[in-house]
Amino acid sequence: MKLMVIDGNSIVNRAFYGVSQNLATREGLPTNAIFGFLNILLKLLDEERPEGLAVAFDLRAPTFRHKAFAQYKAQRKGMPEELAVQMPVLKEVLDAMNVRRYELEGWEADDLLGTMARVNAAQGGETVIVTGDKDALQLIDGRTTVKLVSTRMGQTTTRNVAPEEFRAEYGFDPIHMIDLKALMGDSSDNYPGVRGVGEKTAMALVRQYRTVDAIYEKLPDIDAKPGVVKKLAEGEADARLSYELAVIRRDAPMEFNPADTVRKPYNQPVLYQKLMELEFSKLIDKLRLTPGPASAPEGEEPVEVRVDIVEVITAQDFERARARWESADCAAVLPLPDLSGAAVSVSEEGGQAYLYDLRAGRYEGDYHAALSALFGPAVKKTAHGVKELCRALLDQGVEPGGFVFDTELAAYLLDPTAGSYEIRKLAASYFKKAVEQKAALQEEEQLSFLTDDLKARTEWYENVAWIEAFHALFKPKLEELGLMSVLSDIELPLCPVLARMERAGVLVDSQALAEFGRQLQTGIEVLMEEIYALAGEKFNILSPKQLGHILFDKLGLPPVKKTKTGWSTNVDVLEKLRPRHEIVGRVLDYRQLTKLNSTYVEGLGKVIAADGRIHTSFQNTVTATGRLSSTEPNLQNIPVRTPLGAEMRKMFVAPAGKVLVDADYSQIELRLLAHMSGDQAMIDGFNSGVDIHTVTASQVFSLPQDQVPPELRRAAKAVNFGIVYGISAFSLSEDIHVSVAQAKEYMEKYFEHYSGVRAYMDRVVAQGREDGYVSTLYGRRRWLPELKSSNFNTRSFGERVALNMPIQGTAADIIKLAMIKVDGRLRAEGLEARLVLQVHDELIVECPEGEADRVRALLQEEMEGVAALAVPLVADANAGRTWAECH
DNA sequence: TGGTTCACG
DNA sequence: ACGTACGTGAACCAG
Repeated sequence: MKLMVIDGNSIVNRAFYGVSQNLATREGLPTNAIFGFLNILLKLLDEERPEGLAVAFDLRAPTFRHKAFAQYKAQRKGMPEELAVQMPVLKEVLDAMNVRRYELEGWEADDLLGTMARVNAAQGGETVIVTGDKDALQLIDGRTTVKLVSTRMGQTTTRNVAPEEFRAEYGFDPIHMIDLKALMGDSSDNYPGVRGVGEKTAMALVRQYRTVDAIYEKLPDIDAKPGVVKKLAEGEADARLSYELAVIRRDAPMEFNPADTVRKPYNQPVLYQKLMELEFSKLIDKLRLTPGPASAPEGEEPVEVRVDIVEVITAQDFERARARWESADCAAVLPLPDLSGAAVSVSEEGGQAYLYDLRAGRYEGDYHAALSALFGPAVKKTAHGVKELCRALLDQGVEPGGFVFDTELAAYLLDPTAGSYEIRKLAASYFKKAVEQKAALQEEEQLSFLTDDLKARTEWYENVAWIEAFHALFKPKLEELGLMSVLSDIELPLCPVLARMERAGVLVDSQALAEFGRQLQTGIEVLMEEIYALAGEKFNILSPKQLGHILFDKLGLPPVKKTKTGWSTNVDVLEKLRPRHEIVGRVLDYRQLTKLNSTYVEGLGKVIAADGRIHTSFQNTVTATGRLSSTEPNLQNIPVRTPLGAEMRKMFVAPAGKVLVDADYSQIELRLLAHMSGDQAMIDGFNSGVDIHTVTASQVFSLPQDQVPPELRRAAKAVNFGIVYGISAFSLSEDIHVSVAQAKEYMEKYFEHYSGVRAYMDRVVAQGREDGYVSTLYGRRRWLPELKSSNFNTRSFGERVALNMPIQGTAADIIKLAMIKVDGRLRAEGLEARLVLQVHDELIVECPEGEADRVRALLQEEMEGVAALAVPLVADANAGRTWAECH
């Protein structure tokens, strides 16, 4: 078989010196050698695609293989400490990749390589030896090639050397590499060769005489300068010793069976965790690793099926197709993005599958009617990205229905941190083997006989088949993990709601927006001049580097905090420096104004559609907790906290005769904490109807509720928030500007009074560690391999996430359920009112003025009624002409 | 492209 | 002794 064996020490050395030396984790573990090694390894695998893979490492032991020459070996420099610490970690990573490692006490890697190549050749296999060391060229033979790796300036180049190439370059057979080395020596391996004989002389000698033995037999009558003859004579002992050292042995006493090296899938969870610890997130993406159970289990390859491709042309074709779609448990559909076509896959027991190709241009009947039938309630189906599809359907005037599954949402629910759920990527990670086979097949066939159209169509058919395969794979997984109800009761019904919200959009007063922009512009110019004057020069105020130079070097202000790249200039830092120089306040104002102008005024201005409205996209497969996210533009971070920023919300308006109704949950996360922890004091606090932060302050600081000073309420509020995020005394102290000791005291008092909260926190972390995941009240999950990390920071992060996700995620579940109910009622009750925005704990509806009161009541009722908790869910609703007026 | 900053809940 | 709050998206700088 085709075997690739790697000289681990040689490659790791090259990686170490070739990759930027300052690559390290935040805790300071250098990682450059590991990083370089893995990149080289992946490149090699891609180039060679071997069946078997092994990596050999040196194992230094008290006894050298050639005791007599120990003195030479002993002089070899030990590894630098920065490299040595990376070796065990690299080996762990290789183990997680299920790559066979070989080490043998007293033997060097190259001897193991030679031995493996010999065994493999004896079995008729071919071996590629990967090393950076030219010594290994001696191992080249008819079944063995050497791949020389060199790294310079971060770029890795490789060169395959087979016997022909070797002979062409050196002019003798590979085995005489030993003789060459014996004469010229090797400084890195620290054997001397013949003093005074270098590469040129040695090459000439070996070309002519082939071996060291032959040279010394003929000495002094050889064809060389007298000086060389003399040096050879004096250096015979060194030459003989060096010869022994240059020989790579092929008889290491290792048990080697090439079959053991056959490549296996990665141990995904372990590899994911290791690479997380190394902070190699890009590599994780590249390898499409996931922390959860998503590793491709063997034996779940798709079965062989017979596929009939049916082009839907005539009315009769359509009727037959429709009958089969409607009788299927779950048809897989993949429409073209503009809905000008739809591929539908339906499989029957016994391996027969039908793949329908319905096209606007080719179907002779009423295409729109066909779409309506396919996407109506009568056909139970799955798609990959139902929300997007609903939006496209609504654009075409088709009412979506009958979606019983969504392979994209399913993949997201199975592992919400995976990041990407593109069909091809999922196929690669869940059906690795099948995809590789497919790729190999395509390479062979080159597909050159296919026209582009056919190629595109083939891919389209393949993708719909994947969707069906994912439905079959994911559905039992969701059921097993209790995620089916999250899909069926929350995510799927939400899809058409989100699609309608995106299509509705929200009206923006573009005139007012432009006017606000002009005001900002004026302010920006004034501030800019003042800042330049105070600094004594012009510079880019938005460049942290240039600003840092002005503040810390030129004006001599004390730097407060470091970032990876230099001194921090963020708000916290500048607030501390504000009293020390006039320029600081101006810079803060400048930042605020330019942020408002470029991100909001200009950013939003660019995305106002022809209807004068902004249509955001709500992403439902992005966040780790189950929240939505909003993009292009993000309408979930419109300013509100500062008076100037809040001006922005005046730009979001209702059209003439209509109003906006805004309803937001009051303290939903803290209420959920009270419910989930079951802490009686906190539950009583909420049930008392008094402001929870005041209640907390009064309980924690033993004061009557009406005598809580504002600063203690603020402190209590910060603690309340901190708890939800997985607090530390340090961060709390930073947040509320008190000493760490003070913060610690606040927390201790807090936990004394809310002892149920502390117990809950301990419980959820312990449970997460045991189960490997945490979940919301509704069963949504997030996998947390971090909880088992040996790295303190990684583990601490896992603990904070374990505390936060169930709360933030349950709140997300609840508002999603509320949206489904609100949308359903608004439509069922024949109101014109429509949901337009969601901002995590807040819903915004646009409706005619006359509906405002009813809508307000409806929103409040549905939002509060979604869940029955130990504390009431409270939602406040207000109407206004603009978003700003609603608050 | 990664880092920094800052807007929101 | 560690290093410091959860979840997002966008603009800008610098290499």
